[in-house]
Amino acid sequence: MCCFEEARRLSSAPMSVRVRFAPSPTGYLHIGGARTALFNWLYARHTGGKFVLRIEDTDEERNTPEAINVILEGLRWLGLDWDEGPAVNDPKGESIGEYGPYYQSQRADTYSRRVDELKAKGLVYEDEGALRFKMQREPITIPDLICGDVVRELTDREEVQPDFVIVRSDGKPVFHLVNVVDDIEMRITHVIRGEDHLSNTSKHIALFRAFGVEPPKFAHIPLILNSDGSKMSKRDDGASLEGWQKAGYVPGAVTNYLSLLGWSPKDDSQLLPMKEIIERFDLPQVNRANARFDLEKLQWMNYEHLRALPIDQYTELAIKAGVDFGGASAGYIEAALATCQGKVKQVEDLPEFCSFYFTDEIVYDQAMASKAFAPENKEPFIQLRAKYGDIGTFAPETLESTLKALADELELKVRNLVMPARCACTGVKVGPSLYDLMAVLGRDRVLSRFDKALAQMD
RNA sequence: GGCCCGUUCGUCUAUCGGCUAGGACACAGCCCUCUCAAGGCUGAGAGAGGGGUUCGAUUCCCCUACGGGCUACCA
Repeated sequence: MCCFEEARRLSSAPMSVRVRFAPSPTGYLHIGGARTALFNWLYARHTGGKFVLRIEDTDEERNTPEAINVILEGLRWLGLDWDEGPAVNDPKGESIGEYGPYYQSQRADTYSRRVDELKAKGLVYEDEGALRFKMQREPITIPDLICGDVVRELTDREEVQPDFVIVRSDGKPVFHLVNVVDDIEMRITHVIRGEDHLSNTSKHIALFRAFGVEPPKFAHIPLILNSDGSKMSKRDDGASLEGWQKAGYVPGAVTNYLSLLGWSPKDDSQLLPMKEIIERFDLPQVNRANARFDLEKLQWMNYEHLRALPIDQYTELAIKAGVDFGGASAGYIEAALATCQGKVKQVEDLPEFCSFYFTDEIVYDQAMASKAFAPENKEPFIQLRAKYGDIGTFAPETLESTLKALADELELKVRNLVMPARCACTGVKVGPSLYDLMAVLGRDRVLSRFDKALAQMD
């Protein structure tokens, strides 16, 4: 009741904000696009406004149900739910909201009606079969919530021909026209988009005015670049959201990371739950400089979110990552995974990391085994086995105190008992805490693995 | 070429003219420790360059350089 309402009260937004994300179904969701969607969504949620999803599927070749699904599923995965927009990945299908259809391929009538309107006003003329809009010759000031007032002078080409095409000679309306028309029809109040659209905004403002409509507020956000500063394109690492979905990243980590690219909570906060980002997000805190994509920081952030995940969600990720549970019980699986959760940086590494829990075919790492199973470790290890056969409860604390007491008694370093035990149980050097892992495995498995290892030590 | 935006540690960023320039990732060292992590401590590391304005500029203005965007009957 404090922060959220305070934030809303202080927000620069007027009542009933309506923002939109308008991607084109190219077959993948670009990370920059995902961030644009996120900022729009955050602004809507922060102000209590509406987030509209509009699909700009004017390129019929690429307009496939699969390509549309990539966008819808990507947004759903990120948790960016839309208040209005498509309900299904079929342009002719159902939609949510009263300003649909939300697929541009279904809005041809609207566009031609709007073109007629401009014609009636005498603001359009034909040129080689195409229709040109009579653009004003004076510079246009673009009031931008992030960049300030930007005065767009005419370029040298525009000095020669300032009028731009709004309908191609094949009858198709161009991006600038449909974009403005849809924003008018859908009552968009704030256009939050990439800075790559800033220069062309003068065209859009002129169009809004031509329709007799007050232009929406504009907020052009900085672009996301590759780590070397070059423009991020389709094939670059991390450019496609799908890659992260498949790699088992935590959606909350991705949105957390993305939110910090170009926006800052202005204090030293790094790890933020979505609820808090919504409360604190606002346009004035967005910076103007482009940001480079830093995979290492994303990975760190993902790890931080990963280890904080409730165990049931963690288990789901483990399943998706392809962990073979070998028919283990749910309780055993959760207990096993809980010991791995704080250790594994990436879900992709989990199947290998936890495999010893779910098979008795332990493959010893040779380097590890030659040290751990050294002849001088055999006698102590036999004694450890005996102790573990006798102790009452097979719990981490007992296992630890028993092992340490024995090491003390034999005047050995703890590692001289730990190493053979770890190698016997897991076969490898790295893994969960030895005592935790033995407790999960249980006495029977541990003792039989000890015996197998002892057989190797002759 | 023209137009527009930008420029603080390698990266993301904090600084509403007073800075011994703070934090995070990554990196290095130490501590802790059953491995790996985590955690703690420490270290190295920055306001593109040049002019102004000012008692004082990272912060304001101009120029240059560099980066990015736009300049289509692409979106």
